[in-house]
Amino acid sequence: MTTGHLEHQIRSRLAAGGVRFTDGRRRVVAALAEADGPRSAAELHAALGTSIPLSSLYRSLSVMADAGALAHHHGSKGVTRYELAEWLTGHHHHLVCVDCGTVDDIELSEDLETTLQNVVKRVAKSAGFAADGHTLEIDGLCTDCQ
Amino acid sequence: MTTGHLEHQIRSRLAAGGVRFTDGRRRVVAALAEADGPRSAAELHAALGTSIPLSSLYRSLSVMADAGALAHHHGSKGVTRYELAEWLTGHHHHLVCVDCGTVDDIELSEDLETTLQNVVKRVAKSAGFAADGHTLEIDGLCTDCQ
DNA sequence: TTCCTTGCAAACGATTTGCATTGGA
DNA sequence: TCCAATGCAAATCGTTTGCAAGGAA
Repeated sequence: MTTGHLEHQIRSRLAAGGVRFTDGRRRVVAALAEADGPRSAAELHAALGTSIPLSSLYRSLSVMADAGALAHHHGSKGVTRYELAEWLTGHHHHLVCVDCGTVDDIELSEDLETTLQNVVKRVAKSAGFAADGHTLEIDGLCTDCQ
Repeated sequence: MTTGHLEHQIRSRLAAGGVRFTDGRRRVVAALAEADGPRSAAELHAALGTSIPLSSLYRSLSVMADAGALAHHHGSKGVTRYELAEWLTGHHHHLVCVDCGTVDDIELSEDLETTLQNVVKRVAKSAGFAADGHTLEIDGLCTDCQ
C-alpha cells in the first residue's frame, strides 16, 4: 500500500490547516477517488462496511471540505454529497437523477468550457457577484431510473 | 386585486391535477413572483408574516411542485428553496451565495443558451441519461457577503 | 356529500455537538 | 506532551405525517 500522488497532495493540503490525514480519512478519500460522482455520508458509511461511525464520517468530511480537499454538493431530500475538490480531479459538471438523487460527473469539451467560463465571468461581474466556481447541472433520469 | 395572468395559468395547472388554488397558496405564489430567486419555506413563512404555519406551507409547496407549478432548488444546509416553474418565468440560471445561501436568477444570452442546450443534449445522450432540464450554477459571494 | 386543505402536535431523518477517550507527531 | 481525532449518545433542525376540523365544489 504505497502513498500515491493523490494522497500526498491531500496530506499536504490538510497539514497546512493543522488537519491530520488519519487512516479512516485515507479510506474515505479512497472511496471518493473510486466513485464516479459525489457520495453522501450514508453512502460512504455503507461503502466502507460501516466501519466508520456516521458521526466521525460527518466530522471528517466537513473538516476535509473546510481544508479545501473536498467539495460538497446539495441534493434532493436534504442530502449532502462530497467529492474530491476540483484541483485534484479536474473541473467537471453534474448529471443529477431527479429520482434516486445519484450524481454522475461529466466533462465538457474544451471549447464549450471556455465559452462557459467567459459567460460566467461576464454575468457575475455585471451582477456584482464574486464568482469562484460554476457547475452545469443536468437534471433528469439516470439509466437505472428510466 | 384582479386575478392576473400568472394566477390564471397556475390555477388551471393546479386544477388539472385536482389541486385547489386557495387564498393561502395565492399569497405564496405572489411572494414567489416578487422574489428574484428561489425561497425556502422559512423565508416565505417570514415574508408572509408567519400567517401560514410552516407545515401548511411545506404541504402547499410540495403539492404545487408536484403539480408542475413550482420548481425546487437544493441549497446549503439541506434547505430546499422553491420558485415558479420555468414555463411561467422563462428559463434561467442561478447565482448561489456560498455564504448566506441566497440564490439569484440570471438569464443567459440567447446564443450561449442555445449552445448550452446542444451540449446538454449531446452529453446526456452519450451517457444514456434522460435529461429534462439544466441549470448553470455559479457559486460565489453575493454583494452582501463579500 | 365528497374530497381537498388547514393546523397542531408528534414523528422523522440527516447532520451536529458534548464529552470522555484514544492516538499521532 | 499536546492537540486533533474518535465514538457514543443526546441534541438540532429542516421537513414530513397523523388526525380531526373546516371549506370549496
